[in-house]
Amino acid sequence: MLATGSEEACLCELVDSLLEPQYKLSRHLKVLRQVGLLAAEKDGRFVYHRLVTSHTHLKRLYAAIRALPDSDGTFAADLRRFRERMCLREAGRCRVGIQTPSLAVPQHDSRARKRA
Amino acid sequence: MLATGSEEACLCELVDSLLEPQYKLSRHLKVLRQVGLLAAEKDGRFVYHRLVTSHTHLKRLYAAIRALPDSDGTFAADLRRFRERMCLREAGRCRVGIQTPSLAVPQHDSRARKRA
DNA sequence: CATTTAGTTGCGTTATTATACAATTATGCA
DNA sequence: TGCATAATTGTATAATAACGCAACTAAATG
Repeated sequence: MLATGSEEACLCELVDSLLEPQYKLSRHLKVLRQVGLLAAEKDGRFVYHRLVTSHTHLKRLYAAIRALPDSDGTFAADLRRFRERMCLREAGRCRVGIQTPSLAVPQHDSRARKRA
Repeated sequence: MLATGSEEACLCELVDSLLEPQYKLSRHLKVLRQVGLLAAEKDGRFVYHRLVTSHTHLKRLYAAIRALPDSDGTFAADLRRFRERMCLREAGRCRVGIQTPSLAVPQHDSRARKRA
């Protein structure tokens, strides 16, 4: 995945980079975790994911994939957004949530609950 | 695919190696041809397929895939059957059709047509 | 302890892909 | 020129996977 470009990333950073809805990426990461390709580490409300590269053959595979052509520039665009997004980090940690509101999961409106 | 192990193979050889039905592999090869990963060459009734490795990055990718572990031995078993099957070749060419009748596409019964 | 927010997940719907049967094409051979 | 056979393909159905809404959990913050 995009994570091929950096060390680790949390969900909100990936949402803003790949421009896919939060719940979709969350599920995507889940299956990658389940098959052992990703490791996750929770830090407060943020969950940092990183590629598992404990096996040599996986390192080789990722390297080969990274070398693949990017004819339509999709990957390059994702990577550019990712680097941009990483600028919002402070002391190497993610400090803000999703910057693309339309991709975030809509939150429960607690006022509506009160009114009801 | 299995072809990672040898130069080229025709459909019937793959059927006997992978133990998948003829029509299934035929379609599988078709999509791989369509996306340019396989090249096909027809020789009589036999169609020989080979991996397209004109690009360095594809060679690398295949090498990385080949290096992947085969924990349940599925790949090894396929490869063993494939080598065995290749022994039936004469002068480097396939001379016999599918040796596993249950996987072949059943042919039209011409006697039945006449009777009708 | 109420509120906000990062992330997860249940579930019904839709879209995609796989599967298998049978017909069809194309080639070799008698 | 008729038959056997390697391979392909139309089509209907079954099985999977993707999608998106909305509810939910959990942690920070005041």
